[in-house]
Amino acid sequence: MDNAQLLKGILEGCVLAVIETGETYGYEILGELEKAGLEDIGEGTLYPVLTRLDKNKLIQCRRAKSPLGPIRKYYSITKEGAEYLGDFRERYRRISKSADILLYVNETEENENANG
Amino acid sequence: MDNAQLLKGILEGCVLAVIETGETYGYEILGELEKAGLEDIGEGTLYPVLTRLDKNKLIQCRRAKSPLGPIRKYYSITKEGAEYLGDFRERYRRISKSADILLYVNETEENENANG
DNA sequence: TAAGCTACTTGGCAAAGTCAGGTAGTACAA
DNA sequence: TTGTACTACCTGACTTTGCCAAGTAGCTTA
Repeated sequence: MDNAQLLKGILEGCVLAVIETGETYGYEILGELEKAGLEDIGEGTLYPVLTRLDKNKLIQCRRAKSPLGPIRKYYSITKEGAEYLGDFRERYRRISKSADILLYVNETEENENANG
Repeated sequence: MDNAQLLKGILEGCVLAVIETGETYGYEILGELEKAGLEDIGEGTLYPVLTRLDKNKLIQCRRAKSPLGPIRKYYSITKEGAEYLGDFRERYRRISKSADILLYVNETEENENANG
């Protein structure tokens, strides 16, 4: 099954939410997404998201050495980013509420009809 | 704000779920989506979804006259469509669960930190 | 004849995730 | 010094899907 389409738009908000909890870098964000259950996000998916968020000034970047490998790019959320994330949460809440109605309410009705 | 990306993938499942509740046609589906809170779905968005679902054999089509206007295309869900919808519901549940963790759990933590 | 509603169609566009492959720094073993 | 493996980031071409604008067409009413 292909989750690419379902993920669209959602990923951006999730990444922003991770960064909101504290300065972090790409490779670490991948781990956070994985912990939350988004296990198949590749680097080629995440890094363009970070680049885009940075370009849109929703996050800002600072380079620093890693003790383990090449330079890390540490990102933190900007004021604009925090505002955007607030809007995003609301938009997501609305859409997922609608989706819940359409996907699950009718599902329940069917089960009730089948059982009664 | 532009919800186009957030809607991607979700819309398909919602439309399929509406059709699952009983044979219906495009114009009527638009009304159902609206009732559930998806108010800005245009015809140019919905009809291609129906065409695609039909082409993929997840729904099937029957033409019949309308008492009010031109011919309607009535759609009903196929066995494959019902199975697909089951898978879809599960995939959606997983992703929205992950999104809830990332978007709202951290949000709560922040509020607690701010308040305590 | 015109307006307005119902009802479906289509082409071109833009946004965003995916995949494959690449670049580079550090560490450790053969 | 060579090779492997892990960390860490980047990129271009591709695909899917929703959006917009415009069009076709039947029916009703004025």
